[in-house]
Amino acid sequence: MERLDQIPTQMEFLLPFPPNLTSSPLFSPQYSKSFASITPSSLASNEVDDGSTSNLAHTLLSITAQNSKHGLTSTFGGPQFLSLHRSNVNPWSLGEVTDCLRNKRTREENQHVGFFDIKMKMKKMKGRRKVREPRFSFKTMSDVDVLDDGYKWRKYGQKVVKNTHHPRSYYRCTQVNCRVKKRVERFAEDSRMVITTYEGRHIHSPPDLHLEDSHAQSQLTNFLW
DNA sequence: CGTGTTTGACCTGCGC
DNA sequence: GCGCAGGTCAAACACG
Repeated sequence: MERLDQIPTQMEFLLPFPPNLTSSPLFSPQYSKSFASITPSSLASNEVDDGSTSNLAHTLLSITAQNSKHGLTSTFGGPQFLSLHRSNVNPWSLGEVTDCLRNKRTREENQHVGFFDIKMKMKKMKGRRKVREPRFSFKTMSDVDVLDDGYKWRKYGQKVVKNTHHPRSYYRCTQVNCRVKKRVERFAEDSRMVITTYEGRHIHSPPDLHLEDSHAQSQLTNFLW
């Protein structure tokens, strides 16, 4: 069994991001294949899961749907790729690793153990760090900075970070009482790629999905849980 | 006029 | 304690 502390702090994998979907990505073979490894049992096997993975898949779905709807394709030809990675900025504390190992369920349910790296949960560590919302980030190869994920965002800041040529933008979900934030920045090593980091969990459905595809929304829920 | 963006100032955590 | 860097605030501004 793969041990948590043996998993690299940052793992990255690419998912095919079919640009020319004709049907809802939720039901496309490519999509099913892409998310085949993220199963309800794999999520359930991870005690520290707090739903952020659901938000992740939800968001990726929305982005794929929006891109497909608007005929958006990669400007570089070939398939558009999307990568996910666990942040190594806030590594797991020893306590979290221990707790996670202790709480893991059966071996069979842990077949996809590597994929829980998608989500991060920040806790107060030894009373020094303040509580942070769960985060996940991913890279997309896109010529547009802000991907349409179905949610409505309001920009509240922009900052030039060290050793990068592109500024980082800060957004907050405009929904009342929803405290989800996202950061958008260009990948320093390849400015064709956009790094989007989400923090927190939406307490509502995306306006677009809610209005246009509530059926897909319920299917998504069934798919994930 | 309402909504969203820009941007400089300020706050906070962290390393030394 | 100090300085740096990232994150947030909020007034000014732009736009439909």
